[in-house]
Amino acid sequence: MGVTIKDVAREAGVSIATVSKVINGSYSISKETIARVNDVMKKLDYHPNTRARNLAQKSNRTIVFVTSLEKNVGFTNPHMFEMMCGLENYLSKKDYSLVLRSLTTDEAPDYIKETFDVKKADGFIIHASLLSEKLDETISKNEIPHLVLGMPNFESHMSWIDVNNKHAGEIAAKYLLACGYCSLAFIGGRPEDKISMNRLEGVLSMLKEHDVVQPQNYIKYGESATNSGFELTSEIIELDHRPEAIICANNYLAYGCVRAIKESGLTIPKDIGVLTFDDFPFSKLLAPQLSVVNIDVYDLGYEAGKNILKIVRNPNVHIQSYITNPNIIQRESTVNNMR
Amino acid sequence: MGVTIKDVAREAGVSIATVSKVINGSYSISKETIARVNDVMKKLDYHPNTRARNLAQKSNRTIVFVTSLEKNVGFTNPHMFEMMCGLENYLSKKDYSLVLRSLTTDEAPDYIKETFDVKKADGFIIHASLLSEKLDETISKNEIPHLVLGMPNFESHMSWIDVNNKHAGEIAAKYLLACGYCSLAFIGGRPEDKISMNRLEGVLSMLKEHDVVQPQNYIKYGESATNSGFELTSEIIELDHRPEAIICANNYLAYGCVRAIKESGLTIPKDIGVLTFDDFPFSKLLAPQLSVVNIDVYDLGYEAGKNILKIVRNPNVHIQSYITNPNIIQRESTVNNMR
DNA sequence: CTGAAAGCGCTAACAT
DNA sequence: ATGTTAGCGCTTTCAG
Repeated sequence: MGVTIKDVAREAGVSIATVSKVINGSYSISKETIARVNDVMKKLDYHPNTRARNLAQKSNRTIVFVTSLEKNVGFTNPHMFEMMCGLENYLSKKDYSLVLRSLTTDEAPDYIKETFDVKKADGFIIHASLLSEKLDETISKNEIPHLVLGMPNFESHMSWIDVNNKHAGEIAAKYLLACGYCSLAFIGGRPEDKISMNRLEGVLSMLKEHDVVQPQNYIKYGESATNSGFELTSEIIELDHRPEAIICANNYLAYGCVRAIKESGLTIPKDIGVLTFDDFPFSKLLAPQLSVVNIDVYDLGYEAGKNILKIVRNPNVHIQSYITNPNIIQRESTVNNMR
Repeated sequence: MGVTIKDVAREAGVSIATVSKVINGSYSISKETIARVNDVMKKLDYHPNTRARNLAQKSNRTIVFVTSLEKNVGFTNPHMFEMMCGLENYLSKKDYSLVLRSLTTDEAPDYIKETFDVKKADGFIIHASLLSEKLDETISKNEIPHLVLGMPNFESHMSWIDVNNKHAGEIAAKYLLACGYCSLAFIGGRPEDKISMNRLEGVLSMLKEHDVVQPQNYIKYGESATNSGFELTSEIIELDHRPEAIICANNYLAYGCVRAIKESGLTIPKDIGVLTFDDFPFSKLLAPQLSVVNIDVYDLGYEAGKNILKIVRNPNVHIQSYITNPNIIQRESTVNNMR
């Protein structure tokens, strides 16, 4: 069973080296030979054995995406899968395989080193949730081709790409100001929540740029949860001078925010505008439908694919950069009051 | 660079066959030799080359999950990723790699055949969305180890496992009857929507079992979309004798259903109960929080892992079966009126 | 433009 | 219990 390169060579009356060359598109083979060998390959239904090629070529054109896949992550973190899809799309286009592996933060360093040592993969895309200083050390010491999806929150020489959340925050504030909302509140997660904080940072920087002074009590921190969004929003709308719009650091907060406003009797978007980040499909199901600053995480995954292949080809490449095209999706929770 | 089995053999003063045997846990090696070889392997930081092993063993312990990964699928189909996670969990436990590959229905047959022919993978998990008669033919003719996730909707000898939606429908009706809701309506997707229809089938069969007669106008078909859910529900609650509870074939319908009921002035769950299928995290964000018949799709993926490995080991095994553990999650949209 | 031959690193009969 | 050796199927110098 199994027709091999030898069979093809014999049948075509050439050496296996020649067959190999036509398979791999060498220029040094005559057109006639190429045609003949191709015919024979088709006739014999020959398919080069990937396992043998991998051994000979010292590569298996495989990237593994390591992340943490607890139960329900499909529901709680759709963005991760969206990135994964972008990644898959690019890699398969380049004839690379994407393998998916779930790991805990503790397991990550040893698993990655081992997997690389045994030559199961050419490189790794590492989800930021798996980061640790130990991992950083392991990766660096062993010169493992890698790319982190998300910026490390510690000094690191790992390669990474990430969404520019600060920029997204700027976009949010800029858009709201352009709509005519002159004062903006922000409700965010805990101060340790980097994404939330970066978005806030962007908002504040844009506000400053437009010379709007920001009262301290227009900024609230809580949990990334609906009830927290409800409470923080309640505090804000009870203020003497309440803001004209509220920016929510994420969707969970936003759902609570909307509920609080509705229950208070105020109307969205006339009395108060609401803007959040990341477009969940459910944003469209809410009443009112939420306007959002959308971030193309599929594209982030796609870029990750491009970059990891660069790194695999040239281990000296070092990448640390923000990649984003945030765009505003205006729906019902904001209006342009200026026209 | 790269320490090989030869280096280990030389250093340990044995043959490479012996080293190979200790790597693969052969019983016929003395304890002393095993210990010595292990020491040397550690000392030399030796790691067996997977690519060489794959070639020699004629296997690369790899399963590929083929499905369709258009943009936004992370948001629109979290269930698929949940299955994928279960699958990954089982496969990695058995030291198999899971590769992810996006395909269109048209591409599937050739890609799968080619991938199998070139020996990139040992088997395939195929998402039902990729099914076609041509695929069926390709798979069968070439005896490709496979397992479809979802029942084919045509006569097929492929292996598959699926959620038992009829059973889920039975559970739904049984639960509602037990709560004291004596008459049940059902709003579903189009008649072509097999999932919806199977759930309805289960509902009806359970109703019959309890000798409750089901008026035709208690059953409505529409689109799997909120506005459709809204309309169908409106029709139902305007009926002279409206049902005591409504079963929605899926969450999209359910959101519209809830809105229609609320706008009509009726209260959930007192005036009318609402039950749907599949627990989306957003079911908890709605007011009222939705009671659901939950289906463990993670587990379905896990079972798929078990079964594809059986099939890979023994190509003669043929599997066509329903796998489910639906369970009720009671929240606010239903009450037990019986106690 | 083509071929001979030496790997790639490991496994698995078959001997001993 | 251990070693010899023939593969596994392809790539890649190096000659010619």
